[in-house]
Amino acid sequence: MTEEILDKKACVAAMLPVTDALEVLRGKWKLAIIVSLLHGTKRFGQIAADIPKVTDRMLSKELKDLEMNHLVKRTIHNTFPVTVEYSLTEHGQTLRGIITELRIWGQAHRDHIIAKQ
Amino acid sequence: MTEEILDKKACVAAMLPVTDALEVLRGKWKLAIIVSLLHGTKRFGQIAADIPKVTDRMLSKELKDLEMNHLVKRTIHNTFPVTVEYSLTEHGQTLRGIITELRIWGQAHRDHIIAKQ
DNA sequence: CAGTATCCACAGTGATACTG
DNA sequence: CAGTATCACTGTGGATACTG
Repeated sequence: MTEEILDKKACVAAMLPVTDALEVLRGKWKLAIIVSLLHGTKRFGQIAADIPKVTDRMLSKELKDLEMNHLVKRTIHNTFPVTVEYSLTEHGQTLRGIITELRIWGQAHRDHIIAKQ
Repeated sequence: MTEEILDKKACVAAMLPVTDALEVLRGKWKLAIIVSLLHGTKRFGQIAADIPKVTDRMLSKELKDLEMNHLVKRTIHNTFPVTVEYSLTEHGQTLRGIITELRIWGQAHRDHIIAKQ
């Protein structure tokens, strides 16, 4: 087997889980929702209040996606009117490290780009 | 100032650099290109060979984006026909940690999701 | 070899109005 | 309160053909 093929295989194999991770976090509001929920359990309206400009439709959709990926837990309370609580699952909490890394790198990148101008 | 407002401000401030980071990595092929270049300096065609199904148009576009963000360096050689080399800048190399984190988390996520089924 | 030009399809998002 | 329904728009990405 030639070296290029090995390289290609290694490249593809290395990408798969990275792509998986990005797929899950994809969507304009997903990270914002997770960051909001890192501060604790919240209701639909409270998350909306945390995130400027998100619409009900998008918040609802993104929360559903996150729930499907077992990152967010949805709890319905039989009050009237109905209240719904959202919280991060244990698995969702494991994103904290990545978010911290992204924040540090993003800040460094911003500094870097500004310095070049 | 009420606690909710503080929470909201903290949430927004915490999100900004995270969003910046994701913005830079956004695009279907950007991570794949970076992973490819983590293996060393490559020519246009070599990157294309590393990444199955990417088209010339998209590869060209994504490389331009990465170059604008100072993550990739483009070097033209006056051979005939012309050859072009791409490599990660020092700044681009700093993504290695994030990519590793994403890979680890992505693998864990895949295991987690499979376990739930 | 390393791209560019053109056209097109569709996923993602926004705006607005409505509901149990 | 916590959503859903509908419509409209826009950008991203694919296919194909062409070029210095």
